[in-house]
Amino acid sequence: MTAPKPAAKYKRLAPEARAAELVEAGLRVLAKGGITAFTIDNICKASGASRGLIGHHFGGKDGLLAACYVASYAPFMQAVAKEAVPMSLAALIDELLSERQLRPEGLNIWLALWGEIAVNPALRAEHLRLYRIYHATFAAAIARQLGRAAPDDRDETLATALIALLDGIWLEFSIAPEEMSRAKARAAVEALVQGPLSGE
Amino acid sequence: MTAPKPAAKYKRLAPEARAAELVEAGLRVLAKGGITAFTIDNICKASGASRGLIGHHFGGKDGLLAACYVASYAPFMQAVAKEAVPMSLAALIDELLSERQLRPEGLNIWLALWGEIAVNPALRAEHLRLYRIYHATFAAAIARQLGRAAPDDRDETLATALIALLDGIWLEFSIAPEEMSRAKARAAVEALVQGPLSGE
DNA sequence: AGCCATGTTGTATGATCGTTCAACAAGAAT
DNA sequence: ATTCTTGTTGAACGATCATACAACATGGCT
Repeated sequence: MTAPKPAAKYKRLAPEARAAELVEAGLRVLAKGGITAFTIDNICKASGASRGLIGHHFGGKDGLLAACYVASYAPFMQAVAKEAVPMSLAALIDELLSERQLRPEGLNIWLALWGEIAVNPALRAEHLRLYRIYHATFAAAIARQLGRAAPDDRDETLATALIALLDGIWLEFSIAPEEMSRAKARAAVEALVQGPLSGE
Repeated sequence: MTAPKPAAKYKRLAPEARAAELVEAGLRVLAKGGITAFTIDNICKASGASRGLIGHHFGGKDGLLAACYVASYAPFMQAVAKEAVPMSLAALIDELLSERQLRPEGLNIWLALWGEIAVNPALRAEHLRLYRIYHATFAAAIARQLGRAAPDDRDETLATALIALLDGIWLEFSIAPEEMSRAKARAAVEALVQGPLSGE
């Protein structure tokens, strides 16, 4: 009568699947509590796993943090680095201000990680690498917009400025959504950009 | 012969003086190690004081953190909020990109604190208050520049954009000084600003 | 010189941190 | 059904955390 099904005590996952779950839990913790909440206990509680797993799959907390950094940048870099079909500048900006990219949770994560980038050399190196790809993509799009084959100094400067502008918008959107909506962000970018990029 | 000077074991300070020393030590710790290094032990070691003092003067670590936030904003707000003599937009931007404001250490502190602002309600409220003053100052300066008596919607939007641009520049200057010099920052701002703010 | 208000010290305490590791069990292989 | 690989568990550990507080010392006061 009574089925003696032993009711498995845990589910055994492939290493990549478990790692992905832990990264996701880590990102959730960062989003909610920032870097100070990024503890083994909190992450394991959020993931439903036991405390030994982070050490087992990532070698320790720092390993998981680095993995979280990469994961948090992934959708962003995926949007930027479409080498096959270079996006127009307008499309690039549209994508970066889209609902998919400009989300408070994601930016909370970035904020927590940026605080570590400034301090952690490994994260710094990775950040520099990604920034250079990002910058090159923007400079190329600006050059294309202005009818040049390759970016010149002025395009490089404009790329730097545009990136800073978008970073600042992300920052404020993250810290105070009351003051920075998606519509405001769009209007702000257009207000500044239409001058130098409309062919003068 | 031998002077029996008892060699005082510590120096007794006025509460404000001791508080100031602790805040300064806290800022030094934040600059070097970020929010995760902001511990009682580190701060007291940096200050040369004993561990009981933070509790005695600030009620706890959080109290000191709030005081550090206010202190880190002080020179900035002092530069922005000169009500008596309203600065021109160019002068405002010059001041904010000056050596006095754009310093890697200061920005490391801000970064660490921003990570907390996103999470800590008390810091959030204080940040909103300061941001509104900041925004109003910029909007007024822009209106003046464009020959208006009071800011209209377009000026407000431009103020939002300019603040975001400057925030982004600060951010990158803090994270990767290799990629963002003061000269680059100046060039970037000018490249974007000369269009919409030169009278069309 | 002695008093006293109070700034300062440093230990004690309990909570929480990251890491380690021996024991365990799930699920594929046989 | 049994074996075996290996993902998983959770207790144990030492380090470090924030806080509390009783004892102490300083510098102004009389």
